[in-house]
Amino acid sequence: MKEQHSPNLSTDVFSVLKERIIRWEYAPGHRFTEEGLCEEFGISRSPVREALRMLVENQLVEKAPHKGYSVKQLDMQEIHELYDVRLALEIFVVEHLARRGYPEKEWRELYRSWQSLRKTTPANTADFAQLDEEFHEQLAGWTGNRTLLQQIRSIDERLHFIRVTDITSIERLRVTCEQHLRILDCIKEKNIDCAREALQLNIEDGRKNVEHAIKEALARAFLGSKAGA
Amino acid sequence: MKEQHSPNLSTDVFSVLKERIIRWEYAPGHRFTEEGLCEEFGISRSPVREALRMLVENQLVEKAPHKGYSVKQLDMQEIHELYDVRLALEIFVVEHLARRGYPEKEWRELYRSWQSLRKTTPANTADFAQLDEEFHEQLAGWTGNRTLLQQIRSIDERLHFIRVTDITSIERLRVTCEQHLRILDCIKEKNIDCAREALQLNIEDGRKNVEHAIKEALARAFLGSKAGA
DNA sequence: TATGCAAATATTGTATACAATATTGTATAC
DNA sequence: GTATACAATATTGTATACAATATTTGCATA
Repeated sequence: MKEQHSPNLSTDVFSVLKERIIRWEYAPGHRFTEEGLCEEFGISRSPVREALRMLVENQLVEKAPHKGYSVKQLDMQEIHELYDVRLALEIFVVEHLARRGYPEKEWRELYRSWQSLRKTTPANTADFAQLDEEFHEQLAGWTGNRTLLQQIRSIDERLHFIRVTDITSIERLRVTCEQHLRILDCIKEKNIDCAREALQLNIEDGRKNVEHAIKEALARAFLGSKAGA
Repeated sequence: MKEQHSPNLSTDVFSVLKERIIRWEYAPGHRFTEEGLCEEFGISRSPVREALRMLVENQLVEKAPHKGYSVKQLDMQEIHELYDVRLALEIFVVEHLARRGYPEKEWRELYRSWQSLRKTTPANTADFAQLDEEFHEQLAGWTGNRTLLQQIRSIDERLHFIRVTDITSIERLRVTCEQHLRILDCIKEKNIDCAREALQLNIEDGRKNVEHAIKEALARAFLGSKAGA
């Protein structure tokens, strides 16, 4: 079941656990013990500890001293905080791009990326979410600011395990594509204000959508815990 | 020589090494080995490894597989990238604060913080740099967005080991204070555009100053390496 | 002298054992 | 019945040993 074996066990365990958390196989609040994971994976504590450490860094897992690790609880305020930071960073991105403008050739590449998004079948919501993410990251990439891109990636990472639960209607998919196109157009036209507003609209729509998805997820989790108890 | 003993050795080693790097006791490019540090501190590899891991996370140290660790080289582009990110985040901060406005009472607290900055003696440039940092972080804190504050802190952290070398003239100190006051005034008056511009001016001035300091530091380091070789 | 191969060495990852510390459970006293 | 003290247990941090892998060194050969 191991995908391409990585050079070390820590990253393997990390990936597996992260995947499980993102896929909600472990619900928020689910608890780990180092030894438990050792037994499950049949390895020693060293790599397990490091994997857990990485998960804590990625803010997916919390650690309570002498009480173990647990999958971080979803927190509405934190979601909003993340969206605010994302907004701040991406506004900078589109303003930067719109101010500089882009040579036709590079712009086409961005445009092509947008087209692949549009062609996504609405059935595959996970793919759509990923392509959406890629669009925004590509946008950030064009600034040439690797630090900025890294920051946006880490934000996306933390939002990701929510977004897979995002219920993407056909309508929402269409709207998102239009919004992306509008952003590109504004950049092309070097209209900074429009670019910012277009992005803002896109992000805020995403925020609302996620907010809705979260509430449903929490409701499901609540029902799940009821059923379990 | 140990300050308040922390619960674990890893963080002790981390703090000590970080301090040394920040104080330029280890020049950029300086190399570590795990075992070397083990001997120096008289401890085993486990805590040393973890300390180095933390340093790598904080981007102060680089790790080359099977070649050891080294203090990260200063990179002008990276500095600019960090300043751009900082700008993006802090623009959001002041716009947010200016939009919301602040009750007289809370504003006074911010103002008091500014006053303590103004009272700094120019002799103590390190103190000044720290108070400057605190001002900006307090500003971010007022938004109530902990994630945002965290991000700004981590940026400051990475810029910090440059700023201690920052040659702060009396004039620059005075100007900085005025700029801070202007930011506060704009927020108070709920003038969003002015607040943004005031902040922008302040950040860009800082950037220029650091840019200058870096060039000197690099020149010194170059001369140092010449002398050493 | 340059180049390729093999041995030696160093770095890194992992396993395991032990010690320290915090939490939990239990018994006893009030 | 509650509270406190103490023992039992679990978690965590650290030390050490070993294995795997990459790099460097040394040597032989062209």
